[in-house]
Amino acid sequence: MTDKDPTTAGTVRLAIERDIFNGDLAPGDALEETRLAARFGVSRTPVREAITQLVQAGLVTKRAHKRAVVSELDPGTLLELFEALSELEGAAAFLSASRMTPQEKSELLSIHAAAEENLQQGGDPNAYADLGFAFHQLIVRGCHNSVLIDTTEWLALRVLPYRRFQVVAPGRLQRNQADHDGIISAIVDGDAATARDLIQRHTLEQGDALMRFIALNKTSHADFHSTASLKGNVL
Amino acid sequence: MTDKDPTTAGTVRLAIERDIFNGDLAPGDALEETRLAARFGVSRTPVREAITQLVQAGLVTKRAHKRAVVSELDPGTLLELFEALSELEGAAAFLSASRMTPQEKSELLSIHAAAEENLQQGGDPNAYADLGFAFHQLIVRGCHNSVLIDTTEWLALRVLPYRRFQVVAPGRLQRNQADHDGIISAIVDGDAATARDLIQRHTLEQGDALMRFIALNKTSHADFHSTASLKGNVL
DNA sequence: TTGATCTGAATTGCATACACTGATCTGTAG
DNA sequence: CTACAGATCAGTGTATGCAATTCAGATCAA
Repeated sequence: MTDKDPTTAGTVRLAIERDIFNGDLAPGDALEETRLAARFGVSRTPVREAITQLVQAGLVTKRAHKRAVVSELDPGTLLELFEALSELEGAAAFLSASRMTPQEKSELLSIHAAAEENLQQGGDPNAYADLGFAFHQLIVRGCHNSVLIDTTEWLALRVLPYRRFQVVAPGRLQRNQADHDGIISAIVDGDAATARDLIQRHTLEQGDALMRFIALNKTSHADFHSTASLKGNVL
Repeated sequence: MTDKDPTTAGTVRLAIERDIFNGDLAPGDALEETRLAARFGVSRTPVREAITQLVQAGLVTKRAHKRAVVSELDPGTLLELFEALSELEGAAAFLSASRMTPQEKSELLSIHAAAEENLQQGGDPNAYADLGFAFHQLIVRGCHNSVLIDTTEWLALRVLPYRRFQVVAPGRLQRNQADHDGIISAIVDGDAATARDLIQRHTLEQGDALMRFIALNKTSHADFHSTASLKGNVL
């Protein structure tokens, strides 16, 4: 998926993706072909192609003759997404427990240690979130099944636009770290069944927390939208 | 995924999909934009868009400035695909055991019965295969999680071009039917764990059988390619 | 014969132009 | 003042033309 694509359409696609993940384009924002084309200094053709790709990737939604918008996930869909994601990550963890190389395991351990240190020293929560993301990614990739990896990351991608909503509820990070602790032990021990069970629960909880937060902070959600729309005008 | 898309690109996309599933376009065949455009009586633009969609769907592979070809799955990837698919179908079955409505369950039972009858009376193997496909699809959709459903069917789609390789090994259909028998009982009984385990094993075995067949019949595989290429000229 | 290299034809990638759809605005009738 | 109809306009969908790149075949050397 992360292909070196020398074609203009590919470049535009990556640029739009970045805008979405950065928050410059928020869920619900419109993608106008003409403006995007002007912004990137290209014609509409590659922009349309990029949008088509993003639609299939699930990041953008579009219907005939209606403008494309960054996919909005209602709480129900978000829950479904995490339910599916938990199953996939669980499956990956199950396989990873027996397939990860020693190098991969040590890498996992070192990331976990870095997260621990960040937590103890009250470091940047954003950095901690990034480490958590890397943690999950390493476990998923450890299964050495590229189809499973791609599919899992494909789903995980769709949650990314909402990660900025992640809030540091009291004690949440500690609990997250404890979860990771258990998961990593199970994997290192080669206890596949436990690894699956733990990460599945863990991911489901993450989804639940995110969903509740979004549901509770609808106002802040709207705020976010409006500010993002203002930014969107710069497009 | 099965969207009513009044736009030309969508129509073309469906047409190409059909060609792929019918075997008119075999894995490895090239998709030339000009010829496809002429064939469908449209310009290259919607054809290009359709191809882009198919690329993201995984049915077609393409690199910059190189012509698009129907995705070829080597045995290794095919195995990975079925491994991932077995996990997803297992997850769906697990959920379906508790979520399927009585109507859905009865529909499942009637399809299973039809397959049984086909088998007993030595009916059309193709019809039996279709019933088997419907069986799996009903179970997947019974989980009532559209993300999980879409993801599972997205993977299942990529196997479809290879279904024509499915061969009736001696006793294979009976065993398939027996598997389905066990799965359906578990689901109807609400035994989620068993349902997951059974369908997972079942799907893995299916994949294994298909993979071995393809690996063993490489010559026939090549034959298939060449004949398909001849057909492809009609494009 | 084999191999590499060059050349032209074919095909893809992008830009531009046109056609059509959906939405807003305006003006008039009730 | 409201409701409805038509017009106007912004924006998407498609067609066509041009530039860049790849592929096939021919030519030539070893």
